[in-house]
Amino acid sequence: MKHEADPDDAEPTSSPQAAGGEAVLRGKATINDVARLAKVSKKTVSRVINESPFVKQKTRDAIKAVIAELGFTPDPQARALARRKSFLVGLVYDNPSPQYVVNIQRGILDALEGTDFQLVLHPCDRSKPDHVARIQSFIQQHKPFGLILPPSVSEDEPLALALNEADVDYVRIASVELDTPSRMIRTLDGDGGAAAGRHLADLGHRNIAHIHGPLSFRSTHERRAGFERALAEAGLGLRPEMAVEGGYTFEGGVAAAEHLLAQPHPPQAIFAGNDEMATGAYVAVRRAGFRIPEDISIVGFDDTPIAGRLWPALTTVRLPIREMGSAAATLLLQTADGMTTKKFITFSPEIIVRGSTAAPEGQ
Amino acid sequence: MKHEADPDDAEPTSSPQAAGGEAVLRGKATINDVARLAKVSKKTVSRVINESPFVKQKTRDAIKAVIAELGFTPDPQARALARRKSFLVGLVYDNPSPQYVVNIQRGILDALEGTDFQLVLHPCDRSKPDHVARIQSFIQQHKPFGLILPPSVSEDEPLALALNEADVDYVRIASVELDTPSRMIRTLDGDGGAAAGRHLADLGHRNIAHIHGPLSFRSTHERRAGFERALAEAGLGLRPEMAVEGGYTFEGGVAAAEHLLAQPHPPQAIFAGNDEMATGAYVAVRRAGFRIPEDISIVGFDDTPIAGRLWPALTTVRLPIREMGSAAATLLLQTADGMTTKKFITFSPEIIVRGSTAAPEGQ
DNA sequence: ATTAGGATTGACACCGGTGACATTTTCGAA
DNA sequence: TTCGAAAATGTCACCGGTGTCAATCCTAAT
Repeated sequence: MKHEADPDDAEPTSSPQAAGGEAVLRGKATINDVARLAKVSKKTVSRVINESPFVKQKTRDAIKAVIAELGFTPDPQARALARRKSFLVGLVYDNPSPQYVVNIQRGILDALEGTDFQLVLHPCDRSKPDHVARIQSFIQQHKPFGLILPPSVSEDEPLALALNEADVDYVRIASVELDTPSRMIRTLDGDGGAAAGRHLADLGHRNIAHIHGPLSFRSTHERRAGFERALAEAGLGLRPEMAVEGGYTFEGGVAAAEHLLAQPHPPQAIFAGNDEMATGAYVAVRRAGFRIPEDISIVGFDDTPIAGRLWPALTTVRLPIREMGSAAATLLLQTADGMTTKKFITFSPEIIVRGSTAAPEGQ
Repeated sequence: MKHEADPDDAEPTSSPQAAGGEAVLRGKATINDVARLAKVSKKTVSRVINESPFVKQKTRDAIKAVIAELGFTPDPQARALARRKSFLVGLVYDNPSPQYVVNIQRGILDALEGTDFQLVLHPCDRSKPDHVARIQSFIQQHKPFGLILPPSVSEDEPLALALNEADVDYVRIASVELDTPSRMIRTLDGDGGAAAGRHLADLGHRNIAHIHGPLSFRSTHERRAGFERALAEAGLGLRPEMAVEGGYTFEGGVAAAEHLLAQPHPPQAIFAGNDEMATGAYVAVRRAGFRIPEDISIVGFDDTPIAGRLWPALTTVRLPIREMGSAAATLLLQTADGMTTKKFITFSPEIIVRGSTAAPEGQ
């Protein structure tokens, strides 16, 4: 290090009004303050902030000491401006279930904690014709570091295509392989459906029905396919009239279950594609005068809090949504670290047996 | 306007690679492009962007035309850097109910739609000793334009004090007047409690119980006070042993209801301080072999979706949470407009009568 | 026609960092 | 001891706006 006169001109004097002594918490230290105190150029400080490997250990330590002393934190806006990339992670969603949304958020926030990134919400309405354009303009304006797309936004291929054009990273959460390649969190919904089918078959049910979601959701097909697979393995089958759509909604579940119960041979057990519809089935079953689980067993999917609050509590299939959100964010940030990036992380569902399923009584 | 040579050097040539003609959607126009095309200084463009009144109408129109032609949108990061204030609105929350959180978010997003502001999430844990410090450092770093504090964060006076020191605007959502002055969304929880009490009294119940929330929540007291007031007006009273805490949770509701049912004179009706606890009461009442509403009527508070999905559906008191979120954000943004700012907006709850309440049978 | 004072507009530095590239160190090999 | 390439650090312009204050343009009044 070269220094001639070397007066102790080291106080952070950038702010004119900073007359007093330590500017530790007043008015926020800047990279210039750090540079002056450490007697290096701001560029070198910048290198330290960004973990560049091209800084001598000794210099790095000295700078880090000054940073700690000053309580310096780099200004996200300034960095964003210079890098043309903000420190925002966007959650783009179009999901009716608050439970799902909140858990995904929580998971992402878990992973973002302690980083420089912030989570911004960007709900969208896939039914609107301009929804892709809106997301594009959001990206253009705010230059988010990356996006996280849970279902059903994750299944939007036109959007994925647009995103590949744009200058954003993104991670998708979905139950199937998707056409457009991207990093993703993969959930094995099929295995969940299979677990439900196996559970019911093991209990001794033979006449089993299914209330599924909208055909436009990939998860609808995954869950049903796994379910049918398990039934087949148990030597059973799903008769066509025993499979009804419930639209993933409560009302749809009520209607679907009423339809099933009106059949000549009503089912002994019902597997609903989500808890919402299972809850609807509860209402229809009760209205029709049947008992749960003595007369009819019911299984849901998702393990939303309502499942534990019903009476009897609902047997259901759970996905670790919060962990999935966290994994998605982690995957996204790996780019930032320059680490080798895993493309996939897979999560398996698990069946939670509670009070809504039992062996058939008439057996 | 003065111009001498006036060559048509008007193409946005800032980006070197912008060889072609219209740079309308490529690489994003900047304020410099607008200034050049409009033949004014960038400062004047800045004035137009910020709706400064000191711009001649003619100039303003010309600049606006160029802005439209170029599809120019100002860069939030650059603006934030220069103004030392970002375009983020922070939602600081510590609320166990996903339903509540999502609706508040939705409301805020409704109000933010079409503005330059983005919503960032900042959950916190009030039980941690450093939670105020964390929020402070969030503010220091990200310089949010403002914060929105729903309950119970809104009731955190130390936080409010710290916020007044810091350079942030904020709006609180709460059920009571708070010590620290600030703009706020006020909910009349007391009126909701009164509505519940009146409804039950009108049905003819005399032996009425209450399951309330934690004493640390202001809403607990508000709801109870209103409830007792209504009972008093009906010539009834709430006997001390008929008021039990349920902690605002499902499990707490189960336990509290069990406690009530174990009394020598079990209640004919129960008003639970929220739906969560009401749901717990359902379970306890059923386990004890009573019917709803024939033997026991139940009223909740909040009108979460679960209320409509129970069987029978839950009579409850509803607050327009989404609208409240929207109002909070609107209130916050008024500062930006420089408009005269209302300090308060008040929302009243409304009772939703469904299947869980009926006149007592034994009457 | 001239002029004062408000209405408009512009010049320029600066916000707090980063990128590209130049310069200086450092250190083993010759 | 000297030299050259790699390692470390510095220079300087620029990211895209805004604040401050000076300059210019108008308009009505003199």
